[in-house]
Amino acid sequence: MDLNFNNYLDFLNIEQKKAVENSEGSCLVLAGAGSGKTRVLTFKILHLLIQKKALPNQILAVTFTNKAASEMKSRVSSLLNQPINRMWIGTFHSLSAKILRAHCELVGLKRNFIIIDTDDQLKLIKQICERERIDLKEKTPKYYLNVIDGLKNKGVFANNLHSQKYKKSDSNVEKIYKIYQEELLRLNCVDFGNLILHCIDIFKTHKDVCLKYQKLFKYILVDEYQDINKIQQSWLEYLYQINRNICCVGDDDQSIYSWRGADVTNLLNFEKNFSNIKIIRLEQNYRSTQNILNCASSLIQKNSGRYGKKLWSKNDMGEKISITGFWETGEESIFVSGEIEKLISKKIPLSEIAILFRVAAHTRSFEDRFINLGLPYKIIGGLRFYERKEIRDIIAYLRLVDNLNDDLAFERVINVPKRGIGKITLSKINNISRINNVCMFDAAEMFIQQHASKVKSEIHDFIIKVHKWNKIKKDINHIELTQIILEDSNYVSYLEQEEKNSKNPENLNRLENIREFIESLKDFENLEGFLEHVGLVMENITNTNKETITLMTMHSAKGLEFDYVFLAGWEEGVFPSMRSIEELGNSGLEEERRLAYVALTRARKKINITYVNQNRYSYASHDYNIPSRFIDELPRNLVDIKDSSFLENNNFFDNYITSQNNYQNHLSPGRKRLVSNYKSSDIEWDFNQDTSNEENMKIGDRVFHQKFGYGKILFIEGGKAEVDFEKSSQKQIFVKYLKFMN
DNA sequence: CAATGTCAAGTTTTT
DNA sequence: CTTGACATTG
Repeated sequence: MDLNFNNYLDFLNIEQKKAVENSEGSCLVLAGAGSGKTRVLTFKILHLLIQKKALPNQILAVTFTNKAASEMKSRVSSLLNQPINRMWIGTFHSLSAKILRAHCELVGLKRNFIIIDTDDQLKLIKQICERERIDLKEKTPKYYLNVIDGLKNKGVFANNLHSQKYKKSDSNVEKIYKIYQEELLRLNCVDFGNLILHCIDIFKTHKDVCLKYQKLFKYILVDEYQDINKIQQSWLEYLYQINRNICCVGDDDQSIYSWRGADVTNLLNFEKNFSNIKIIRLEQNYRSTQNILNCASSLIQKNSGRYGKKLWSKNDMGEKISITGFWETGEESIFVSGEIEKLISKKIPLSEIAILFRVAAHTRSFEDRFINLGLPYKIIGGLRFYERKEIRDIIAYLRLVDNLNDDLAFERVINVPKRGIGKITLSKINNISRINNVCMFDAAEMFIQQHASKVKSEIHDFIIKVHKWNKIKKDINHIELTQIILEDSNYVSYLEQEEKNSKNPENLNRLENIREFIESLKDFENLEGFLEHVGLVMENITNTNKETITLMTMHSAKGLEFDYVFLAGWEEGVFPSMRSIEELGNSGLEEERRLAYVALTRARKKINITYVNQNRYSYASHDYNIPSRFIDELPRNLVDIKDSSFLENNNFFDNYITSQNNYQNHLSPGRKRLVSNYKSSDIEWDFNQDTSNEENMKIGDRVFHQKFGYGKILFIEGGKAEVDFEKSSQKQIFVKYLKFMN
């Protein structure tokens, strides 16, 4: 049966149908994981349109992430079989930005205001503290930023801080918050919190504007309602007032953003905040196997203070959850990549495989491994693409060219690549800018008129170039403009230089990232469109349609689903995170447990949990952790503990790697690809001619290499050995001659 | 006054 | 292992 505009309701179960049809008044849908909550939302939009209850632009659909928003857009548009562009679908932040763009003058912003990220926020706060002589030894800029963000999440404005009870925190907070807001305004930019706060301000003080939107939005839909914070709640309440139709979908068990001000009490107080309410529960799970579901349910039952619901499913029992422990992180990734190779041989598409982490930094060993094997992967979250240094640099160039008043961008690029313009010169320019009330770019021009030294000719050159780019930007498209800037500014050659000087493998990707950046520009019509996008979407560019394995944090996995899910790093201290327990005690632990619940319920078919018992390499030291308590909390009969050999002997890896059986895993297709791809230039040749010859080499031997130190042989092919070096960041290298230790 | 080198400190989770 | 603050050099 094909779905059409007459029969779409038949594609829903009774409860889902109720939720979709119940369009008037306030409706709270308590939707368990995998119970079709996105389906309800998209069908509801469809329903409203088909029943002609609303025009496309009269529906406001708020999601939590950009990913969820674009997912919803594409689902709705494929249901309607036409593109949707008039609908208000987006995150709180992007929708607020849209509203704010239209009325920015009401809060003292210019139309082309910039949305700044955490980095710029910190820089600003630091500047302010230095100027105000506030000691940063005791409390860091980060601390102040956290406090200010926290206040913004609660809806506390800088000017009514003193009338509130929030004053107690720190006498400096009030001062910094106030100046910080003034600075944002002066620089014509906003931070994330401001997007929403400014909207509230406009709604409060300009009844006409508020009324316009209240009338416009006949129906409001909210996704992930459990993660809404106070300011977002009041944003909704403003817009709700006239038509009073709102439908919120959420799951209290999946509330994992309390550290960002998310407040489940919004969900519990639904009746108080909205009128004419109805509560609908979706409890049938369509996603996971019974085993997965039972594990997840029994885990979450350890939490107190839940709404409580009984998830059930008609799906198969499915496989048990596998749990495997390892000696160190390298083995964890070897094991997982091996399991993935098995899945690949069963023709499982890579897009159905995901690895979830508690900490974004732990993707590292997996990345190394996948690069070695030639397995395509993508990382979502973590070090976000737009936060990479080189990308931020180019964006700053573009921002400056687009708008010469952008002081933050100016400061970022004036000395990158190095032009001999340092701190002192910069602060002089800054002074000129303040005294004359002009932007720093103009101040720099005044500066070189006053000073005639030869170093200042660099500034002159810079100014000429920026003027030139600024001039040609009308005549050429933004992609050509970017390329010209990269050339003229010597940025590319600067990166090439950096690349040569540094052994850090991250630098090798910089030029590649630049290329990817230029590629991503093609998705936008013009520079302004791109800059708006960059401000809002702090996500990786994932427009490559290539099939890849997905690596991401559990937080960013919320709302997604995969057939096969690997959950890495289930160790006490890592997950549950030590810090969250230290800071928040039991409520912190419960939030971590909800996070585990979210992670488990991402999987449709099979879950592999791994943990690293020894040698979790965090920064300077090796951590020794016991397996996560969450592993214990899973029902014993539903899990399959594959190997606990670490209990008896600490040499699990040695056994793993030398046993012929497991070694076969190493000859996976990816591995063969790797070996054949190695060019002879990649191979180290020159050392220790006097050592044993290759015939003596065998897997697992401990070896020594002049340059890289001690290591273990992983693999031998054609007289070359692949070695896992203990100290080197470049983990595996093919070497010809090695010195054997025993 | 900027560039370069040395030493200590610090890392959850995201719009 | 990285980043940032400070001292030294050029």
